[in-house]
Amino acid sequence: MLPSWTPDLATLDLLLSVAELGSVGKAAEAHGIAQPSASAKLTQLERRLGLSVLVRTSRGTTLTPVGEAVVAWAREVIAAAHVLADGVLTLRHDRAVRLRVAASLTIAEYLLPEWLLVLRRHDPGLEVSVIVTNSHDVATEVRAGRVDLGLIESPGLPDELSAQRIGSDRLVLVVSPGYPLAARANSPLRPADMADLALLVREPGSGTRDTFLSALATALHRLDPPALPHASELGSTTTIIATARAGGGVGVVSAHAAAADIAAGTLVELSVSGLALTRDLNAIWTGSKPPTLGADLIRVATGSNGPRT
Amino acid sequence: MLPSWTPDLATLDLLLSVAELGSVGKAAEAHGIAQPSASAKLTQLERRLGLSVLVRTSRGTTLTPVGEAVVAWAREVIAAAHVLADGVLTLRHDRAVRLRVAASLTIAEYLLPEWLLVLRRHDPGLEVSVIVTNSHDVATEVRAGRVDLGLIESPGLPDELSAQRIGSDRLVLVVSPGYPLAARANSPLRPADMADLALLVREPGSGTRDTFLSALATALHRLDPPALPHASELGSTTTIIATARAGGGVGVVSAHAAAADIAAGTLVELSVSGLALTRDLNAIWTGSKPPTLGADLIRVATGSNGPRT
DNA sequence: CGCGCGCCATAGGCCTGCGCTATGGGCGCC
DNA sequence: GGCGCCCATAGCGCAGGCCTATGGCGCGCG
Repeated sequence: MLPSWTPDLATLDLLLSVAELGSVGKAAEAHGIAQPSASAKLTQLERRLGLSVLVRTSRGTTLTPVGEAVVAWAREVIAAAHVLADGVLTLRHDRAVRLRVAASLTIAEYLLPEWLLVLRRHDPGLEVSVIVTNSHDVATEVRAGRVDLGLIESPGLPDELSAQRIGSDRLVLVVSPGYPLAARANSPLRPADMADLALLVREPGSGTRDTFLSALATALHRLDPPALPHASELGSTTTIIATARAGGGVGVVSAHAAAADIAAGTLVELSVSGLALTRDLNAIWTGSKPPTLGADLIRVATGSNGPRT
Repeated sequence: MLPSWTPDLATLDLLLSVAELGSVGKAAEAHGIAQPSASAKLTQLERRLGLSVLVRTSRGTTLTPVGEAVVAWAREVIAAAHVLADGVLTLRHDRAVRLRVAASLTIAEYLLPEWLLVLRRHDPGLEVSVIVTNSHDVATEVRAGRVDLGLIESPGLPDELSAQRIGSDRLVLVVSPGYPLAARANSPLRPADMADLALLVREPGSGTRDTFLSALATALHRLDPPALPHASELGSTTTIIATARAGGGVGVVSAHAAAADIAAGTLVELSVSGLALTRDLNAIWTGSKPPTLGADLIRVATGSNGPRT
């Protein structure tokens, strides 16, 4: 899917260092490789891109105008890679951690990394470990004392645990722009229409699916959710989004998961009336007050950029 | 700078395909590699991350909760890589193009890619070539008929060319959060203070530098810009941002170039009063009306998400 | 109840490609 | 005019990638 001539992450990182340090040799040293290796990687980069990126003088190396544009785009790629690397670090359990958190999926993916970034700005040495499971297991981890703080997105709060609301999450129904329903995006769908849609939902047990089905049952004044004969059950949020983008049905996902595709225009949100698709996000802990670091995290989560609903 | 265990772009792309297709074999086929190769890459990915990402059943492969988070972050990395690859394509000159554009640096880096994305959504087969140079050379290219449309950010409009304003660009002064001046971010700097600052500016000839110096001369009621004894001249915008972030002075760059760092808190913008640091962006062309495709581009640029000023 | 199919992992061999050290050429500076 | 800095080229060794072939496992179907 990515073109075969796409440069390597290491090469892009090297290019950024060249742009910042003004010299191939310095950049090579910064990356712990020999100068000829760096030189070769950069010439290969230019060959593969088919662009002249660098101006090599005898006093150093600077960028061509084209090179500045390439560097600007490469910076975005490397920044995203840093977010990934940073997120992976918090998910590893082989470090000396001072704050242990268990979080449900949506929070861990889209909200928690930014909160931890803010937290670490005030306390750079802070090490945090994160366990990712469903909301029920998060409560179990908190009760067992294996984590200091839990972050859940389910509507019901577990007993015997203190809780504080830290934001909200909204489910959206999304289709590809070419999907028949996309045209009537302005006339809202009714809850009764759901049974006729080719819905794409998570498998049983997922918090996203439970929220959607219970909201549907409430709206239709029933105890049990209605049958959805045309619904498909898919194994992951990514699969749902990919299928919806390919025109395979109506995806039911968190607004955060679809935000990038909606902004890019590759997915369209359907408006729905009469369905309570917004649910609270809560922090939970044992005892009356959360541990100090947990309280800091709650403050960051509630105070700063809350989730867009 | 990036951790050595950071996965490869190709591996991340493969992981996304596994998440979407639900099978290692399918993903391998989609990427044109053999199934064992894909399997090996994925097991190596899990080893390097130190995380269990995939659940391999005899009926396919799905994601663990941790895997979903990793996939969400990987999607951002791959999306940024696609922006880079797409931008590189428009800068190559070896294709049959229907619209030739010359653009100055800031526009080509931060604005034009999004406009072209919108344009291609309506006309998927559209091929565009872009030449990146300074504003003066853009006008030369337009006059010589080597491009259909020029996009410039300099204040003065060239003679004998038609022009239309398509937005604005703002220069900002940025420092690292720990820099002494960052504390007094609320009391604006005066134009007369500039001579005392350790400014980081582009080399002579850059549009950014020219705009800044002429605005400074105007504010001080002089014909020539004042001497800046403590200013350093750096070769590229990336160098300026990196130096400012390291506390090496006051960077003078386009607001777009600093936006990511300001949002992340790694750079702080200084407020300045009495300096006209906002300049218009203009589209220029020969004749009275721009060519059809050029007019479409202008419409996209002015109509949709304009530059944040 | 056993056979078969789909899916994934392992094994082994080949080869590309990457990294290193050593060296040469170009340009500015003292 | 020589020296130092910076980048490119050359040549070599090794690791790691990809491939084909094969094995094991679980589920479904006859």
